[in-house]
Amino acid sequence: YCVQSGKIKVSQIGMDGKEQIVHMVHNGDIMGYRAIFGADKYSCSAMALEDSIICFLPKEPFYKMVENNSKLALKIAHILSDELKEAERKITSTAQQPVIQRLAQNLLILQEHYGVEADGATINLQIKREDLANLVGTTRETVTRILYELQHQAIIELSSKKIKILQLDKLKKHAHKL
Amino acid sequence: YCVQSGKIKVSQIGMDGKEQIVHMVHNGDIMGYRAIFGADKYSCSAMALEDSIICFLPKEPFYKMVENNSKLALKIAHILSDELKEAERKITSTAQQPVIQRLAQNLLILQEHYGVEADGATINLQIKREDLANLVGTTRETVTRILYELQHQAIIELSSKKIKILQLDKLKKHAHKL
DNA sequence: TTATTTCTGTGACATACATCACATTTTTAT
DNA sequence: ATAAAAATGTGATGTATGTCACAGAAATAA
Repeated sequence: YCVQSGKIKVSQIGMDGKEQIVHMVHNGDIMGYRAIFGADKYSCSAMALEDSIICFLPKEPFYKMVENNSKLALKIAHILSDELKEAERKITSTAQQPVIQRLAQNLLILQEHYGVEADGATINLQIKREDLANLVGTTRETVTRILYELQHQAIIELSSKKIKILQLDKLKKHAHKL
Repeated sequence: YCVQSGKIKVSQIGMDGKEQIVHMVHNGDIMGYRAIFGADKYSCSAMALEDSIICFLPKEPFYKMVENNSKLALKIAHILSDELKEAERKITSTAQQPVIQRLAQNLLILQEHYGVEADGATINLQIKREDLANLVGTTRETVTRILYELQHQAIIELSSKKIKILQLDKLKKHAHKL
């Protein structure tokens, strides 16, 4: 699949039925190629966070195409490498860092990934607390509390499902990226 | 790099200096290709857990080779896909499951990966508690305690750095794989 | 062997975070 | 506009697991 427009979450369901978002996709990204190249069946579910336009490439012709075009194959390897790097970073941070740090990091990633609105500070994405929790690897309640804590420190401003970053530097400090 | 023999841990260092093992490598596996295909510099460190024989392929000729051989490129994509799948599974379990479950899962993985000794039950790997902790994403002390708990339940048997699996089914139950 | 370093076991303790439960608000449907 | 459903906020509480500190064992060096 290849995403024309919109925002999509790719998630796995843990054994206890809890969702874990492993990847966020948007314009120009491609997804689903793992299932094509991977050995055994790989199940992730993808769900649009907002109306999106996706175009679908059937497996066989795509595979053939890659087979006959080593440049394209290299490109795929390249993308997979980058995603793997991201995934490994996520393993490390999930295992080692407290929620506030991970949340701050994810807010920065979302901002970078999806950009900001006209005001130059509001992250261009509507996301539910629960999805944010599943992305960060925590619970809805904890996200709520930490988000309010950050708002209280005047680092962000919340308005329903939008998040505005007031002090990027302080947010980066929380993410330990400064 | 391509591993002839031995066992190698691939790890990242978290911001607090703590190690996280993201991948375990052994005979026949290849490693380091991420650095070749990935965009920006990717730093992981690799360390042998026992004496190992590694063979090195210089970047340029390897890249050239892949460029001219789409079968090979596909193979690489294949391997990367599998590793990505593993990594994403690890994100989910790290985020959601308690240590005992993750530890049990990792013991099963190590057993499958490295095989068993002549007795058909002892995992063919010497690993320090600390490395096990860094693999599972917990602390040395917690690993010690849980390992002893499993031994107390007669599920495993410990002898210095070796682990013998006495009751595979019960271990799988702990890993929620049964 | 003895000395030194690296691992490991174990208790006491602190705490970040999950869980539960319910009130309130926001969104969606009718 | 009204009702129903979904999402959110908030307090109280429990617990898994991290942290610290030190003793004992094992491995390594001399």
